[in-house]
Amino acid sequence: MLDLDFIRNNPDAVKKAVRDKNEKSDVDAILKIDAERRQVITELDNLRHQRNQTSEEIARLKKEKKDADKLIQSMKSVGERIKIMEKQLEEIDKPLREQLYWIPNVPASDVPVGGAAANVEVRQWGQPPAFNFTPQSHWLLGQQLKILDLERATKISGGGFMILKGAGAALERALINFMLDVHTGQHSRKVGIALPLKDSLFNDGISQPRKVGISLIPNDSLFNKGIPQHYQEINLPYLVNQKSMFATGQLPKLADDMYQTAEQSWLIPTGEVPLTNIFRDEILDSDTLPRYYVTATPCFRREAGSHGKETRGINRVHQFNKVELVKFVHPDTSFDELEKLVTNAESILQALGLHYRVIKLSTGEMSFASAKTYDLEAWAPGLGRYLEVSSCGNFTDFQARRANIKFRDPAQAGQVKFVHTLNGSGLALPRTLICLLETYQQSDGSIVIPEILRPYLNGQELIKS
RNA sequence: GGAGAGGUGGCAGAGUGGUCGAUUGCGGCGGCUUGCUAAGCCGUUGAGUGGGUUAUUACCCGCUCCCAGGGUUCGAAUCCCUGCCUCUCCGCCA
Repeated sequence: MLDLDFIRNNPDAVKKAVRDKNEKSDVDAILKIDAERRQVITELDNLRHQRNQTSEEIARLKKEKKDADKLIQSMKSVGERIKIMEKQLEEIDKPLREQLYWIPNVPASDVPVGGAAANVEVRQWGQPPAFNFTPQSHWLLGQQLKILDLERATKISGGGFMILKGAGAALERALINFMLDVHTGQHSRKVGIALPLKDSLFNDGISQPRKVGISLIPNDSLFNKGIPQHYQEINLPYLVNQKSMFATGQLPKLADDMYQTAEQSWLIPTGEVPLTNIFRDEILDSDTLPRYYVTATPCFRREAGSHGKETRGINRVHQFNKVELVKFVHPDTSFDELEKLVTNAESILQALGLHYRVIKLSTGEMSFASAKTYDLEAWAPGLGRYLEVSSCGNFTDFQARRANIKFRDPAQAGQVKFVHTLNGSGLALPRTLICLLETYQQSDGSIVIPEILRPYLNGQELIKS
């Protein structure tokens, strides 16, 4: 949600944002309602003022045992008028709020305007691995290795669900633990600095990119003094109420993409929702900013209407696990914090030796609530394309305003202001798994486990049938 | 699931129809004191919103907010109804 005052003062910027994000809000209509609303408020406030003063007068007369009947009689009509005007105000307020909720966040000035074609590749890391055989898709590999079962998942739950078993289940769990350890700073303590992959494990004489050296996280040069080095791990509810979904911007827009229970609770589509809502309706101490959190949660998405190539395998499923990073920061620092957030997510891909590119999303491609978004797209050799494994965004004060998350700024006489919120995947599991299986596959269908994951798998080096 | 109690400012905790946005204590902030000294004293201290003065900082006036939503009343933190939440006891159960 945007500040109404900001819309009043910058109507053109807001209109441009609506256009660039392909939304349909009518800014002029909102401004018109707003003007009307303020008029009603002034009138109403005057009436209330009258009532308050007269009430005082009545109280005084009664105390002095004097007759107040005349005043009381005269106030009856005022009370009624107030009630009528309050109704009127409500009737204006409701459509105003509803229209306000549909205005998207304003993109940052350096975000390219346009649709998918306007996306900008910011950088690449590594190279697509070369194979001397035709790389298989993850669903074939998974089936052969008996670590992935889509048929039975369909039997149990329906299309768009997956079963991981044996080494597949263990691999996903290892990845989650690995990611959490990296983001919480536990990783290097546990396993030390990882070494490059051993050539001997590759029985088919493959190429460079899969043998990259591993740059370990976090990149300390990115962290200034006084700023947390790592994210705090946290576990949260997967079922949330209406208010929470509204606060992070999923509602009202994405109602059809989510699951709702009979009790009107919602299943979270991302850990961002409960995580960002932790501090809803709170005022934080400025010296506790920035705050970094990481959580691993399942995500539930209806994915209504998406079929075909996209949904083959485990690329797009109704339930999946994701490690999510969220930050609460001082407004002045949020865009710097975004850059750091992206590198934190990248560090996972680098450690796993997966080729990827960083995309700065255009206005038309980024989400409703975001001011600036980077996507990380990792290479899936079997599918022959990049998959979005992470989306990192700065939501500025858009979510904070909806969620009412503030901080007291001692630099400005203790003024209360909205924090900025950021979030990013670090990373989404199924797609990371896809890229891992397809990248590290060998001609016999076995999978080499990246060295950095081996401590999480009792030293296992290979998955084979 | 059954019975009871309760939800007030950063926290604790008064207030049961008329200057109550709310006593008081703690905490925070500012100042004074400097031999009551890991102390004392004084002052100050909520948020939101409409309007005004001042190009900012700031200040002034009004209104709203004592869990949420309705109701009674000239007037509600205070009375009534509904919902949500918390606590205690009982039952049930990973």
